[in-house]
Amino acid sequence: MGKRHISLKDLAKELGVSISTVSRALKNHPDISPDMTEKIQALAEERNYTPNPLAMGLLRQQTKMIGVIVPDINTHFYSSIISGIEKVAEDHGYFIVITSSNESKKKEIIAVQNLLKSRVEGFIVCLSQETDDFAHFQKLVNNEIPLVFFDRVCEELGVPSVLANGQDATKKITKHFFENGCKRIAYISGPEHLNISQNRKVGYLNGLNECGLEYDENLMVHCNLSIEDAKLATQELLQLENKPDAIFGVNDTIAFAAMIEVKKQGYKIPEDISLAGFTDEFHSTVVDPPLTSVSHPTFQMGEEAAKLFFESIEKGKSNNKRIMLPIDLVVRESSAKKKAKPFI
Amino acid sequence: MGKRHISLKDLAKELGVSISTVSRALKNHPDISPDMTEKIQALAEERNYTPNPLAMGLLRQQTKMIGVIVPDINTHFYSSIISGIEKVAEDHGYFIVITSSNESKKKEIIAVQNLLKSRVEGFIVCLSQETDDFAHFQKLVNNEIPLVFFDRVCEELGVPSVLANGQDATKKITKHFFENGCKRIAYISGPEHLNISQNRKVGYLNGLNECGLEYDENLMVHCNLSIEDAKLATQELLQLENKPDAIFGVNDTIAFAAMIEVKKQGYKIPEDISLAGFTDEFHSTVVDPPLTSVSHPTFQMGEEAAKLFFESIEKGKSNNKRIMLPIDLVVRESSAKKKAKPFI
DNA sequence: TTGAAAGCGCTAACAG
DNA sequence: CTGTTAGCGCTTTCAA
Repeated sequence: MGKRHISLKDLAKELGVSISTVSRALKNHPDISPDMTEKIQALAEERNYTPNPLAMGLLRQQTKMIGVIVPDINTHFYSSIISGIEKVAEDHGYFIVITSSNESKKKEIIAVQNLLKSRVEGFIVCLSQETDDFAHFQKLVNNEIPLVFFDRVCEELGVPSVLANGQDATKKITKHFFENGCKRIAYISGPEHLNISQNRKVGYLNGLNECGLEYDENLMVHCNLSIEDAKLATQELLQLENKPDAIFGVNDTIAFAAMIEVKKQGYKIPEDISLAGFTDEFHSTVVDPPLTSVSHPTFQMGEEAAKLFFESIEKGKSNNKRIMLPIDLVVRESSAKKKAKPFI
Repeated sequence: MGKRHISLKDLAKELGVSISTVSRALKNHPDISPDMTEKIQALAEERNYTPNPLAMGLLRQQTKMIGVIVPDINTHFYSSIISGIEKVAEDHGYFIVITSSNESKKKEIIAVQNLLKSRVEGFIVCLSQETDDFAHFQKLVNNEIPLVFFDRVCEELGVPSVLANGQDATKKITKHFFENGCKRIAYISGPEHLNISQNRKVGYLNGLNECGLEYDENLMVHCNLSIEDAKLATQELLQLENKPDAIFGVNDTIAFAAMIEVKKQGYKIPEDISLAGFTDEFHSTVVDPPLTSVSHPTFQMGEEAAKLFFESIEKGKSNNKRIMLPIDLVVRESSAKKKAKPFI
């Protein structure tokens, strides 16, 4: 149950003064005499007074809550972003209320409704992989409720967003593969309607182009972002008559799934097939062989998203700033240089 | 900014009735005439009325917020537990406010204070590895503020808690190693004052005992729960004159760190050294070789913790129920049977 | 069957 | 320099 917290009224009664005097004294209002101020502050300190956020919220019409919607809370990728958001939010005296859409559009819509009921002051969102229309977010925009997207964004809505430069990253990977002797570079992508899939595809194509490689549509497969589906996609690639000699996956899960599957089918990494993914530092180094990957600046992405949020909450005006974070390619064993194959 | 939400007052004005009538109608109060009730509910629906939780909270003195403190938010272990807590919380109409202590006692203390300021109604906590006194939690208990521990608990406080049966798990691992031909079984433990370290040590010793193996104190090393420290601990074991032929680590991080280090030093797993850890399903299967591990029922642990929380919030009485969750040993390659060594 | 009023904790305009 | 009052949105007792 918890004992009732101390209130201004309690302090006022104890000192025989009015509530407003106490209120003012605690804010060092110049109207209050120094003696009185000191006396009141001392008592407040002693009684451990802290203002009731509910009362303040009611008065000011603000809950100091931000609704955060992510596709999945159980991956390092998102939890790290959330940490970044949280840090900035805390600095501003805000909470975040985290909800997972579980990659489901339906759940995402419900999440928006529920968070709205809870009177969050705005939203920071990464779209679910299923989300292909945006009515539920359009409504927020119409009502001038602050909204910021990160990673998977909806460009049309014209809201601020923060992205990682996946296009650049995939180009780098592609060229890196080529430079290490790969000619048939395959790419396991995510759902086509997601901006991250699209951007990364562009980078892939540009990369091929710059290397003078032809685009073979068989070498680009899509999958939803589950392990199972990623394994199937890998199998598909491995069944090609003209097999790939390099594969990269569009995220953590896919990269690992591909690795499992490639090894299972008896191919050597990187001798037979080079591998790369989008993952974080730690797990890339634990797998065998250590995985070449582009490291997403996740924490920073969260920070930037939160900063954008506070900008739009403060200005009150909607801006549509777009922050693009650089991504680094970290080369490890899984994409080491191919040795010249013996002549048959 | 967001347009103001609709209020009872708005509805009342629009219909030319009093606020209390509207309030009652929305609760189907029998005093209100059916016509009126219907009319009011229809308008509320149309205007998308939802009650203001701030106002309700102020009235009822409840924030519907639970403070959750974990040592680290960025691991699958905790994020999965958090998911479990969240699910149950949501069912009860509660939010959780997550704070990470970053394994620091100081931050943990601050977290408690801050959450208290925010008027959370109670706490669900996993102790930081540094926490060796409990004044900050004792204060909560004294003030009858609901508190539930999970995984790393403080027994003395007499608050409800949920644990995994680490003692049983370590016994099983030890025996499993022995049955597969290991004789010098090493154990990398966490900080000694943590209950999980203590329990698992007991299981380890019992296991050795049941196998008729002597306890060699050189084979049990402690480390704080960082990767670096775990690697050092592993090195220590590998430098022993009489080396271990099996190692298990007390958590995810340690198990992986040990794996990296063992491989780095050129030992084969499991031929030279068998390995096992406490980890979740996915990562255990991605590493090479796949890691034998005890799978923590993390999601369930979160659910149970939240259930205990609501029990204690509802009853108002503090109970000290203790829930012990079973742990399963999942055998994989990293601890496969040793082949008989050739006679030298 | 409905309305008026008090109160949850707080601030701010207005009086004194 | 300090107190009174109204009001944020809601429920609930008391009155009508």
